[in-house]
Amino acid sequence: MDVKFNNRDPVYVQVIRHFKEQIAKGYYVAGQEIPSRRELANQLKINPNTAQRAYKEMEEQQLIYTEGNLPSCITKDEKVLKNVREELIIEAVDLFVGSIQSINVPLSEVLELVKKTHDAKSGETEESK
Amino acid sequence: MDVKFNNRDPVYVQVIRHFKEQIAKGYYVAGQEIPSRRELANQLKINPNTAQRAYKEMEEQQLIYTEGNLPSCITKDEKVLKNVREELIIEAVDLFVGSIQSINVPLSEVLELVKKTHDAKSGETEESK
DNA sequence: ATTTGTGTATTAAGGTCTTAATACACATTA
DNA sequence: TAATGTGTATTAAGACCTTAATACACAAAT
Repeated sequence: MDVKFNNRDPVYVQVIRHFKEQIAKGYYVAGQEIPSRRELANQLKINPNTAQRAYKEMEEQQLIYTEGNLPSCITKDEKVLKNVREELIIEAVDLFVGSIQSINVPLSEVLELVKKTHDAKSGETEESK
Repeated sequence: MDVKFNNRDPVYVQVIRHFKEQIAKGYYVAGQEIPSRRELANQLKINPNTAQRAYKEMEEQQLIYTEGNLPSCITKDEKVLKNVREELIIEAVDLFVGSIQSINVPLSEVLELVKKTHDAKSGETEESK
């Protein structure tokens, strides 16, 4: 468990995104326990309060749930879980298309670059095996 | 001149991005005058200090220049201007590819969605003519 | 000369984000 | 019973962003 933080977005937002990515990849399944606030804070080297803030919002988004003072768990609502992946994809596509169109670049002109970049980055991750 | 602001990024950052998009689209050319700090603030309904902050950073990035107390102008360095467009494109592509890969979605699986979204959004802008 | 419009600078206040230091209730474990 | 680990909550401080209210030097226009 390690997360690469950027300096633009609030840490608690990036933590939420991290969990969404894990869910989208199937690394977290329905009902699975997640680290405690304090443990997550240790792992990511952030403040426990920031971890708590992320968890609190994930709870409001129905992504996780907490019963009493047991460790929080990933939601058992499969519909919600499936939605996470789809929303991340739609978000990425919308952002990309919006960026390209805001500078009047024809899609056909960048598709090749997308493929090239994708292959190059895939190469990177393969090499680290 | 109108800019759609989001609530995530600092306003001065979004202002800089707006100018970069205008340059990338060729709406601003080398040496062209840009609105004064106060005028821009009026147009975008932001604080003059925020406009000043954006201009100050664009100056540090060599995007604009100011002589004495004349209105600031777009840089005459064509190399810088050309770079703006390329960097915006690379940034958009990298962000998109990174997002897709962080959730293990094969590129082939989203290319169709990209095209569909692109066409749909083009339709929107066409209709507003 | 006065007014207006540049760029530039300073100070103050309020909001958000983050860290920090605690505190409490509850359940499990030693 | 005492210690530990949960979730939850409060208060305080500092950093950054934004707005606000001014102020000053300079140049052009009236």
